[in-house]
Amino acid sequence: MTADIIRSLKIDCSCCPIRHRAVCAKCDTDELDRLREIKSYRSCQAGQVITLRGERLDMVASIVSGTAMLSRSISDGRTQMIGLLLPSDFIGRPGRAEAPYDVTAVTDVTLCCFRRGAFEQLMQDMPHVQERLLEMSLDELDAARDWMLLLGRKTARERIASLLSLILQRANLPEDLGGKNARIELPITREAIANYLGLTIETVSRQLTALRRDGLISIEGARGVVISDMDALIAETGDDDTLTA
Amino acid sequence: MTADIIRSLKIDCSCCPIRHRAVCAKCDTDELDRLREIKSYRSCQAGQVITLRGERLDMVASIVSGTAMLSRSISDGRTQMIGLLLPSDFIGRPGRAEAPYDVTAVTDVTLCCFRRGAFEQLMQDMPHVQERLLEMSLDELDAARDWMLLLGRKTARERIASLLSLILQRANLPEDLGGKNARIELPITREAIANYLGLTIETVSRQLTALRRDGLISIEGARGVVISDMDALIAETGDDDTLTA
DNA sequence: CGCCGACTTGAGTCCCCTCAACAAGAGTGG
DNA sequence: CCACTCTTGTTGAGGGGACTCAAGTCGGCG
Repeated sequence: MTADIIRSLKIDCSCCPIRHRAVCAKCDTDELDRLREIKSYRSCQAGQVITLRGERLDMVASIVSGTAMLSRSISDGRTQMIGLLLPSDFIGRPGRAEAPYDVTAVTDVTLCCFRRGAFEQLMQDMPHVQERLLEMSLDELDAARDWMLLLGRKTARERIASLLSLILQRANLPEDLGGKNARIELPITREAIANYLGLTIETVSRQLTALRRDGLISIEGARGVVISDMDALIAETGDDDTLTA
Repeated sequence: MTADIIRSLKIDCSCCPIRHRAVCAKCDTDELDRLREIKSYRSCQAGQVITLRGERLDMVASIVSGTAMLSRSISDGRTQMIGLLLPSDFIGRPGRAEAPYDVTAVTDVTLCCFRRGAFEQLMQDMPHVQERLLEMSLDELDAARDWMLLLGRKTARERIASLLSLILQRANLPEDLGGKNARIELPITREAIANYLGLTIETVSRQLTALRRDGLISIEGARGVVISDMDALIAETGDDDTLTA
């Protein structure tokens, strides 16, 4: 995100790309003005650590552009990704001074930051912010719980298939949802995929080639994946297809 | 929970056992009056299904007494428990007509139910309810994400150790937290434990006997567990002990 | 006593992990 | 341009941890 764009956002929230999905989605113009007074922008490079678990954190923030990942890890190096943060997603927790997870920028990231104290005060006065934050939290809770099923019970092949169809669902326009040959770009490295799915990079790699051998997908370079048989892929996710529609 | 107690709760929320922890925790007496108008009580027997994923759900509810479990499953029978609901925990989601998960009573359960439409209206008018629901949702989100680390990365032995120390933390008074020979009662069957930890009942059983052979715990009957070496057990959880304190 | 459900224990198998070598780019510097 | 390195990803061989299938134990209850 260029410095020019950020400069104009500082003055006016109305052209913000996440205006209608972020924590401020329900705010009217008066409320936006109050938010504007306490906001500031921050850029992070790909790979940079945004917060560390246990560290003091006096900000909360929305992701304006880029992708970040939430993770937890054990001292021996095992790491589990706990969530993927896309534009409009929220970082930090009102009412808590310590960061509960590690947050790392996957791509270059632009943040819209609020001082935590001021934001908490604002939430009291502006129910629209609290409402939206509740909605967003409940959505994340659902997503986390869906992921628990994957981590606890699915096979490696099912996990890969689930990830691919998840990315397709998010990234692709509804027009060709049923169409063949939808192409997606994996937003993250193999290592990040492995950490997301609770697998190793080798297993991820092997399962991707297995799906390719079986004719469900084809692979273009390291990151590109073409879904050649969408229905078969969904069948491989292991999900009860009566509800995923 | 006896019918007598429920009868008195219908009239007066102030003696409700979850008055200070449930979604109504922050309400003043006026607000409680409004809640009282739309509430009703419901009892479920142990083992009974409270909601089914995908089913229409026109209520939301707080657990007044008993234990219930949240789970998701795949058509071939694999099941993953997604959360344990204890008194004061909340069931259902404002703004959504379909139950997102299966909820099953583990013990006999008493629910304090609200019609969903009326509850949603109330939330608009009473920020205290919304505030509390947000806090509770964020706590559950943290718990779900902690569990993702366990499901994605921990060994069977670590999972069992984690569960035991979790139960001990919740159930036990802080007085003898460091003390030896704390006794806990497993609140659920081996099958439920397995579903919670993403394991099979056989593996759960084997790991429990392994911990017994190694002198960390001893087992009394099917449900009783005595922690003989608390520090060693915590060391086995795999958690980074610098933060769990 | 005999049955039933919950739990334990054993034997064998398989899936995924570990360790290791190899391939394909992308920079870097001469 | 090439040699070199570093990173990222693929592939193979082997081992181990958890699962599957099956039998056995224990306690409760009619």
